[in-house]
Amino acid sequence: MKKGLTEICHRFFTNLSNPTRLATLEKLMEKPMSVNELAISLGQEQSMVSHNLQPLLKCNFISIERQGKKRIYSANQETVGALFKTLKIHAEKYCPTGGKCLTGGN
Amino acid sequence: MKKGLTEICHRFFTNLSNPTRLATLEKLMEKPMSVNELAISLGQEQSMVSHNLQPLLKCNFISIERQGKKRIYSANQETVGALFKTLKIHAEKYCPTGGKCLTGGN
DNA sequence: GATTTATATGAGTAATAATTCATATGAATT
DNA sequence: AATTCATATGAATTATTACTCATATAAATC
Repeated sequence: MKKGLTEICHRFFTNLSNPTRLATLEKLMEKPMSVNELAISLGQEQSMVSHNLQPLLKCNFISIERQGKKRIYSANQETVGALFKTLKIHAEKYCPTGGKCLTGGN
Repeated sequence: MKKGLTEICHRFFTNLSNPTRLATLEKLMEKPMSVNELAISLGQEQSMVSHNLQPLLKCNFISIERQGKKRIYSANQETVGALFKTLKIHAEKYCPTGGKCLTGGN
């Protein structure tokens, strides 16, 4: 496959193509949280949340700060905010059903 | 899994998490093209390109216009442009290696 | 320094998505 | 209406990614 933008894009967007990671980003956009807080608030296993935090971290969609035993993750407001905003505008403008075209099997 | 933004996001970003589709969008950002033109310029099979065009079309990342036998696809400049711009800024700002952190296995 | 709490990691399995090949559809031309 | 050109579709295979469970690491507290 091609080099260039495409290749860079690929990991970038692949990172976002997962419900757990997206829900994680959504939560972290509200406020920074520890892994356990995330796990509880997402209703997911700790290990799964942790697994999914790693690629987000590697791509700098999120950052980490240690507080004692806990590790507090924060969203990169700039990037994640911009992406969510683009998505929102797109959904409103190009999805007559208000996003249903993006979710269902139609 | 959660409803809401997360669910809408999922198809949106999953659509972008594929090298062929990304390369397709990159090409179509330059200029509208037929399926065959795309296939040639991407060095991919016609059927593969066609398969990958469908989800992009469904999510309105691209649009289609018939010209005789040909079907000319165009990128949604607004959305795709915004996404690529966000990616570019992110890569420059948060990837010290200029995007390598997004591409390699490090 | 042993224990507890918080998080990360590895390896195996399950689920999902991508690709390929063969073929169908459908418009234009003869 | 038969043929050609352009594209789409279906089904099977392959590849990729997600998830789970068990366990490792690591900091703080006792």
